[in-house]
Amino acid sequence: MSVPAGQLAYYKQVWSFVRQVPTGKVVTYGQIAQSLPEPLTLDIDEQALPAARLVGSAMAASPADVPWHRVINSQGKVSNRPEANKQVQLLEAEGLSFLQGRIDLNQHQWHGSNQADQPKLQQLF
DNA sequence: CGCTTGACCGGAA
DNA sequence: ATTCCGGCCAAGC
Repeated sequence: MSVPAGQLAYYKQVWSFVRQVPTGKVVTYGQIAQSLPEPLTLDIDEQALPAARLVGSAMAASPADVPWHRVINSQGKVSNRPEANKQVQLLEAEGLSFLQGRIDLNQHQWHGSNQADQPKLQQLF
């Protein structure tokens, strides 16, 4: 009881987060990992960086109702995978602009209800 | 049960 | 800018 398989619970959190991402916005694996409440088995304090890999694994098993294409890496580019090309097309279809093969995270990265994740950038001019 | 890979991240050379 | 390394967890063979 309590704390089932574990990873499955974490996966659900990831999917839930991705499902909240609106059209035309993107999120990074690290962002998700850091935005999630608690990685269960992970006793880390504030280091959710390695958890980003779990997010990738979770996305690998993400159901069809999850906009997986809105999840990109911290580099602002789509992950290296056969479907990456398709992901770019989907993002472009949502109105996203690719600059030199990468997206401007500062402008397109979606910030959930978690404002603690907001970048320190304030000068959009 | 043990080793290898993986839709990652950050830092250093 | 690119390339290499270490780190953490889970799934596959």
